[in-house]
Amino acid sequence: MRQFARRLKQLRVTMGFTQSDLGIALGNLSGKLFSQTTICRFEAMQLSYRNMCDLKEVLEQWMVAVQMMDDPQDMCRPAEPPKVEVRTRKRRTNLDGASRTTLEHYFVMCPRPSANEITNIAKRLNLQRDVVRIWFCNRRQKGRRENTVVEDRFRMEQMHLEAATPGSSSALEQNDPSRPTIPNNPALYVHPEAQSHPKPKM
DNA sequence: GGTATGCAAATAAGG
DNA sequence: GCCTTATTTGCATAC
Repeated sequence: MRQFARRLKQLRVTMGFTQSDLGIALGNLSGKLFSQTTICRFEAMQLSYRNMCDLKEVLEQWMVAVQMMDDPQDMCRPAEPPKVEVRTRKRRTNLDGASRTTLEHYFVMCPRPSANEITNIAKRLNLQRDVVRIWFCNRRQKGRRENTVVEDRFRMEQMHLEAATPGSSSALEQNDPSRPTIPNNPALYVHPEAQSHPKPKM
């Protein structure tokens, strides 16, 4: 795979393609467009092995095709007429700062809004309902990830303490106000700020 | 202008 | 239809 990535980059540069050009060329070739970022990560082998294997198939096609063309640059011009379904993945929504802040505020109040609440929030922010629903899913996922990191750190600290004071049960198990209190069920986790904010009107 | 990277939006799969 | 978890992918921006 390393060799393939190296060969790909070599051919790309030789043919005068930028990473963006190659992403577009793949779109024209296979109907699936890729960003400069993805090409960059492929060349740097910063993708999962499985992901690399999937992309390698399309890239192999490009390598064959580009060497047979009279004018390879044709491949990175928008297809005329454009291929049907050039982009199957939904364009990434760029939430503005205000929407993000408001969503964060709602999340603090209620990390699991009901279907109706999601619809209302979407209307209020003038966003697609699915964008809001996915935002909450991703936000909960982020929260769980962060909690895992905190829990791991806490567990490590506890192990160090226990190793340093043999025989005594961990001091942290006593009423230590500085001890983080993270419930096992992330859904029960309430952000400390939640107590100081009034619930936004739906 | 081209490339590298952090963060997070979107998707897939299984429940 | 919605959830979670894992993964893929791209926007924005730094280099």
